[in-house]
Amino acid sequence: MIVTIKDVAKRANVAPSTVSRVIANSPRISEQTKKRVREVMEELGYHPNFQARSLVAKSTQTIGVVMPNSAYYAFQNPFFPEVLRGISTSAHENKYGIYLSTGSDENEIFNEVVSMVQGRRVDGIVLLYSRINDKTMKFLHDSNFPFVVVGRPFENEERISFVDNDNIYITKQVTKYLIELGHRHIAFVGGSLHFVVTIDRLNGYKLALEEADIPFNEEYMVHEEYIKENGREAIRLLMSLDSPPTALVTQDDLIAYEMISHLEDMNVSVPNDISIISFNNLMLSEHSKPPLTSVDICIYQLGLEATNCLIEKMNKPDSLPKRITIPTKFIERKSCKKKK
Amino acid sequence: MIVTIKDVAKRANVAPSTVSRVIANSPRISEQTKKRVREVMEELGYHPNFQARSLVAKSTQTIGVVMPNSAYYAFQNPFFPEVLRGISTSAHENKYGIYLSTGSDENEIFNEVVSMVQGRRVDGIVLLYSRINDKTMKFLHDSNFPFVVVGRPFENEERISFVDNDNIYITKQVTKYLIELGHRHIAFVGGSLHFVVTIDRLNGYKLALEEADIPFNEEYMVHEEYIKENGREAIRLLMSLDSPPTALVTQDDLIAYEMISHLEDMNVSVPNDISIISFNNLMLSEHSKPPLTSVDICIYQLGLEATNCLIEKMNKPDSLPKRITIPTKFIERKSCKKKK
DNA sequence: CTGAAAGCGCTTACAG
DNA sequence: CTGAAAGCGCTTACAG
Repeated sequence: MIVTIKDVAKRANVAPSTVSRVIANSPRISEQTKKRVREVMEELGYHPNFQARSLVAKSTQTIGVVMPNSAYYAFQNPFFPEVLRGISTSAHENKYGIYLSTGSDENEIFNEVVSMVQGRRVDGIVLLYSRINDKTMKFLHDSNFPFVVVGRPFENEERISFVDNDNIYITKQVTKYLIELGHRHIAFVGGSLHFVVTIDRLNGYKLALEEADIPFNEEYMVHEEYIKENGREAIRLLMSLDSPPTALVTQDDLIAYEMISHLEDMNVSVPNDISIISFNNLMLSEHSKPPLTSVDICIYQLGLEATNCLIEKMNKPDSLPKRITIPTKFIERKSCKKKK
Repeated sequence: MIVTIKDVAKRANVAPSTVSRVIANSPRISEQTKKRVREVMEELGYHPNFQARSLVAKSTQTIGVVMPNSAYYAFQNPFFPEVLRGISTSAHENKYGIYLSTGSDENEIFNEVVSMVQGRRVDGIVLLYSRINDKTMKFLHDSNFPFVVVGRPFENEERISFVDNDNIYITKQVTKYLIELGHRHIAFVGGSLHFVVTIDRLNGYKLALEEADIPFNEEYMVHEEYIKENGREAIRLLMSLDSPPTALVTQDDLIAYEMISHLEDMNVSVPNDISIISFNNLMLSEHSKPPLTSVDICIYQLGLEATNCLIEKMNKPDSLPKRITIPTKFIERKSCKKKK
């Protein structure tokens, strides 16, 4: 029922190897033969079997995309569809397919990646997160498999290709912006410290405080885990400190929305009573009330460049690791105000 | 460098076929042999080659997910990450992988699907849209390949498995709700008439008007294409009609946000001057100003059930086509008001 | 309970 | 310019 290369060969009166060469458009086959074979392929509706071709060619023309904590949770965060847009564009342009991980915890993801790599299911991998002491990244690095990280690797930074924003710098700038508006009580909200992105942003935040001679206050750090558990309580506690913050640096717009909504319930107005600045510049940030001041980290570009870089690496396995920094844009809207 | 079944066989002093049987956990192999072979597999870090296995087993354990108009655009609409969440969950539970389409126009998608099917790259397909006269769906149907549609097929409805909401009914209800609030000038905004979902919703809308003896007014139909081109102008035109609408049924929350934002610029207040009701109940609908009255169409469920259904179909190719209707929830918030 | 052999559908030296 | 043969890494009748 399925037509194979042999069927085409028989019908066109050539050997299977000739058909194969026509598919590959080998210059060693005469135009006449090519034409005839192509006509037969068309006539029979022939399409090369992907598995057979991959098996012998040792290439799948497929990129594996690995998300943290399963697609299930990941897709709740608009970051991931947006990087995927970038990845998809580059993959499509370069005629690669996309294979998506679905593992739902660290171990599952690790096992998935191992079998993708060892089982040669994909030619390369885009890792969409960077976690501290991540065995998946370590495995990829140790097995010398082509991969690119979106985010800064925690270890072996100079030996791994990655695409990232300069999170330390931009968070420093953003915190400085708040300081220049007169704020001295600035909290840092959200982000799990297991991820390098949080560590970097926290460091940028600290650097700005340091430069302004503002002491770092442990109470001003609200952890992701706590927010997830009870966001309302987290912000209530923060606001009931002896000297509550007058400004917030939040890890992403999603958390910012949540905070704004809880603050409203507490009759704390943004930006009149408290300023908020965040990251990612999601589509809705423009339409929210108040419109969010946010850093556009160019998520689409992160995905696009990561994939371009990966494809380059797959073509030249011996090329040196590459670090690509995607510039960001500070989008000033209405969620920050001079301190009264 | 890559360890194959032969390496394991040699090291374990058995035949490759025995190793293969151990992988498949065949009951015909002694526990003792299994143990030994498994130890060797562990020791050598053996993982079966995916392509080789698929080639002979004629199964890839992979589901193809086909989006309309490329992942590039699709991921701008929160609908798609959310269905993907559902798909991913079911796929993962059933140990299937996900292969994502990336084609950027109708023809590319069609060719992609043909080569997925003929090239046996996937075992089944979830089609994430239903368009009128769609050659991709026709091809899938004609080739008798396992597939499930999210949405109602335009043709061959009783011969194709699909998962959908009852769009006619719910849109009728929603329109009735507006009518009961006293509105008689109700516009229908957005949605391309090439998609069956729009046709169904439009019909539901018309049914409600009919029942209330309100004539259908062509001027009250604002097409998707026009909104995309110039949303501001579209709503301006609508509001400058002799009798402008006092209520809007919009195709999805995204369009509703856009409309609200333009209306605001025109000093038209929602819901005081105009009521808006929409579909999808995106995460942000709750936090928008005003909070949107919307129909929760349970996008996640659509993806989950579609995939479950597909997997069932792949296991029993001769099972009858199935139609699954996902119930919806009407979420009343603050974007609708009694007509003054 | 295990092995030798054939074969899945391709590609690619090798030969002519 | 084209073909016959070997082989990619598996699985699965068939035989014992």
